[in-house]
Amino acid sequence: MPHDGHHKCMASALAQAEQTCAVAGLRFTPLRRQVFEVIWQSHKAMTAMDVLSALGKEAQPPTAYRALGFLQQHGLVHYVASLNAYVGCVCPGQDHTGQLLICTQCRDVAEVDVTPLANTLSQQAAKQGFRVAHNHIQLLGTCKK
Amino acid sequence: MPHDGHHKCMASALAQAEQTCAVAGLRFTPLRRQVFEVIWQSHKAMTAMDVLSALGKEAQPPTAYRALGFLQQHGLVHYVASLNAYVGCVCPGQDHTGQLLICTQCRDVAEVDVTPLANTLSQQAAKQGFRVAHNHIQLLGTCKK
DNA sequence: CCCCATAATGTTAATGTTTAACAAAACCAA
DNA sequence: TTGGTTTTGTTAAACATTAACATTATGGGG
Repeated sequence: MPHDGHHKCMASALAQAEQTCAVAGLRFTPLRRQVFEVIWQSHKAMTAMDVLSALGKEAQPPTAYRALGFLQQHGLVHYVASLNAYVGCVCPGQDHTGQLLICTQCRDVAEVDVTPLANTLSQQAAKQGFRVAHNHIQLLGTCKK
Repeated sequence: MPHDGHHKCMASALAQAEQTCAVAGLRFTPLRRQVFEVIWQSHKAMTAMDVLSALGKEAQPPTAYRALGFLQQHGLVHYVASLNAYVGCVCPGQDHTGQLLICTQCRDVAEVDVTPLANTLSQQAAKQGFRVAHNHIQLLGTCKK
């Protein structure tokens, strides 16, 4: 369910995506844009199949998977492994990977800033000779509703 | 690859599992025990299919899935969503859910204690009306090797 | 000890998800 | 334009998970 300011968030995300692609010389094609919009319109985690059916029943799986792969690869959407689904709207700008609150009831996704904690984690991991490339900090629970 | 003291860890885990099941009135059947051992012997994340083939080629998928479901449900193994795999050997006793270091190269799994951080996270989430039921803190990266 | 209700496992097959492979179309640079 | 590259369409395979039901084991009450 879109939050307050969702439209702005969405528009901002689109602008951000276009910007990112332009800078990196990537092609933000109509299809990719469409998938991007589908993801961001819904404020929830969407599986590849959700996206696929949102594209209409004439679309085939690779269409969804490829677009999602592209978007994920360039940080335009995030993959939520525990739900096997994708989310947008972590409000663009910085890397929010994994700093998500996921409602197991309604699949709504919120966010929380845990950047300092992530650093602490990396340090602790480093003590054990572990080099962190990516952190999945995902809290599962229930939202207000 | 088993770490130092792996056998002790393994034995301890088995004892712990038996204890847990006994207390809760659950049946730690031969099959479940076998799957449990398979998981804990390998010090790596194992998919359901890995487990299945470790059971021998006469075994069928439901056998693996059911046993894994049981073990996971009672906290005897942990499910690592980002790898779609299961791990044991986070050394029994307390709940270690999600406090894992996962090597994307060799699928080895280590652990780190982040209990205090988890509390901080829950508090921050609570500010947004979010009630944390489960946290997935999983760091992906590379281990010493 | 036997019988019954329940739980666990075996077995077969369907379903669902993801990827491979290749053809067709769009794009961009020279 | 032309040729090489990237993207998309399409088909089908590969892989992963679950459903459904038969069979077997288990443990408690008679």
